[in-house]
Amino acid sequence: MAEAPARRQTRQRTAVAEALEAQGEFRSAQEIYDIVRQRGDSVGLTTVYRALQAMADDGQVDVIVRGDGEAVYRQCSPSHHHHLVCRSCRSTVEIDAPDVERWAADVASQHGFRDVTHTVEVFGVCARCAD
Amino acid sequence: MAEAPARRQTRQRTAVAEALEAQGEFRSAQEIYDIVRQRGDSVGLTTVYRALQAMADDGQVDVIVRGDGEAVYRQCSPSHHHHLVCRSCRSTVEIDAPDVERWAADVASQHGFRDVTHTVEVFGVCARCAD
DNA sequence: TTCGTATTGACAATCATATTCATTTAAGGC
DNA sequence: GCCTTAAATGAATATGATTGTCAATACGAA
Ligand SMILES: [Mn+2]
Ligand SMILES: [Mn+2]
Ligand SMILES: [Zn+2]
Ligand SMILES: [Zn+2]
Repeated sequence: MAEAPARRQTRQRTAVAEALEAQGEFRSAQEIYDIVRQRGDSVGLTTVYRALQAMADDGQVDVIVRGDGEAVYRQCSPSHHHHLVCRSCRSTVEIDAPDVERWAADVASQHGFRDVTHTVEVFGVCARCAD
Repeated sequence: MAEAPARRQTRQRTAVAEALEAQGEFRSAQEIYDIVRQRGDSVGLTTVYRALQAMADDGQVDVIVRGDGEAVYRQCSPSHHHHLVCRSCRSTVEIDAPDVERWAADVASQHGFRDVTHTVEVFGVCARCAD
């Protein structure tokens, strides 16, 4: 049914992965691009976009599409989870919500929906930013 | 603390509201723009964007920012709720999830977050679209 | 090493949305 | 109804993230 994508290990993808790893928080493609260049690696912006998307497809990073439409990426633990994000400083907390997972699957199947996915993000202002 | 926005009733906003009401499903600003014009009303695209954003601010419509970054709007029941959306035909089911509401508020306050909001959307393929 | 193809990247193109700013108009007080 | 004023409008322009193109390059299997 599905073919192995067969990703190749390149200098560029390694650089993007390392930049993501060093950051910890959500960053946009443009930000990752800057970080990579500051580290001395030369990677094209287009390639940064493609690398991030590939990693997202492979589940190596989490993606959030912010309200302004910009996508932000973060290296994440491999298991499915959600995020508590500070609107001010963007710091994030990974959260587990088995109950919510179950609820999403249930409510969808009750309405006859197949192939179910979901997005759950909680936003607020973290204690530090609240002054 | 907060000033009354003092929205004015204009021909254009009425047209946008009616178009939304007639649709029922989520529509983008561009789509609403086309619908309004097909109905014979003349409204600028800029105004459609601003009207939709104002209505969203006022809680009269729900907004979802899709994966591609485009925002879609829908006239909604006034109370807070979430959606089960068909990826194929875009039909939506409004869903209530008091448990999820409570969970979101709890997990946020446990981490010291204030001013909490959340997004919860469930996606799938509806029974009709599944063939 | 060789070869096929995945990957790269400079550049142009898209396209949703924001900004500008001169003009129009709703709404409250008279 | 008339005035006044700030809100609203919209055409044009700008913005800015993301995508498409395509020739050049480099993994990695054999
Ligand atoms: Mn989940
Ligand atoms: Mn709704
Ligand atoms: Zn913060
Ligand atoms: Zn459907």
